[in-house]
Amino acid sequence: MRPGKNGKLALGPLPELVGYNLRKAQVAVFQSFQTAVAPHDITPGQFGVLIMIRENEGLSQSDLGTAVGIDRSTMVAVIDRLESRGLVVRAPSPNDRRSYALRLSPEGQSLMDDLIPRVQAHDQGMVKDLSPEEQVQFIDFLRRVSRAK
Amino acid sequence: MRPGKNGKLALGPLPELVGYNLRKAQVAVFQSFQTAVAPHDITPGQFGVLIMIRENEGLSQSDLGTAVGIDRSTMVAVIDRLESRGLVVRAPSPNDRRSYALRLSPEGQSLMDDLIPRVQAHDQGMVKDLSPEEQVQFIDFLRRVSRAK
DNA sequence: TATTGTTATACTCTATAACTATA
DNA sequence: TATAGTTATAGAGTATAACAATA
Repeated sequence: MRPGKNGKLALGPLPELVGYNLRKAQVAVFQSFQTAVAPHDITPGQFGVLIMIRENEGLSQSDLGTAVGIDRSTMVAVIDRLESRGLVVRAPSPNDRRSYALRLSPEGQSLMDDLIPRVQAHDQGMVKDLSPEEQVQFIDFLRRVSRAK
Repeated sequence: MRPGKNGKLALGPLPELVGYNLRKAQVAVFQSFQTAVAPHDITPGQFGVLIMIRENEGLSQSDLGTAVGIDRSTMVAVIDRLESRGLVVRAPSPNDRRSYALRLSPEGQSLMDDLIPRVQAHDQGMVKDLSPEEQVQFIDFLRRVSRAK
């Protein structure tokens, strides 16, 4: 019986590392998110992009990319996918003919109207084992770690 | 002046979501990790794989994949890379001729001897703005979220 | 000169399906 | 029959470099 066939493997110093636990929590949330919004087939990243377009109608692909931290060349395919699914519209920019003014289509808008409360409920479910005070603390800790460049 | 050119964009409900803050913290840790161990060119994922091999010498690729949550077909290229860099050895398994017994090479061992304290120091740095009590709490919260399937 | 969107290209990470050697 | 490693293939996500159109 070789190691790992039945029992657990040794993890060494990993369980004590913040980074390891952060990664595991993030994977858990990501997978759970997929299940929660499964009928709509939207990833957390796509949800973020759709939120940004919804909240900043008319923004350009470049500015969107800067905001979510991906290159403008990468953004092309991201918008291609959302546009081909009929969720996002590339409208001509009124004052700059090089760029697009991105906005949600009516389908995209109603998708988000449905999705936002669903995502918020899912998010609450991820911290259901934490008390309200602990939840506040947890988000505060996460923000402080993000800032600790 | 279109939105986003100078000021920040609106983020809508994102900043209140645990998942969003978790993702941001994880990205920050990942990038910082890369910088901290830059001379060795090791990703957090590779570090995890090397730790598992170090702590469970002789394990197979399949068992390793199961432990770190990736498919055995994906593990092939992961080990290929570490083997071609001279860090990991595919030794013949003594009792099953289908599988390999993975172990660190001497180079891999000394890399890890150097890397482990470096990673631990980096990890501490990520939570340097949290008090010792808060750090304990933080890891506890992360584990509870991981379990909240 | 600089910027926007795009394409070509490349690399990582990931999976499924099918193959082979073995169990 | 089942499992271990592999390959072929595919898709998402990421980047850099270069290009045309426009600023």
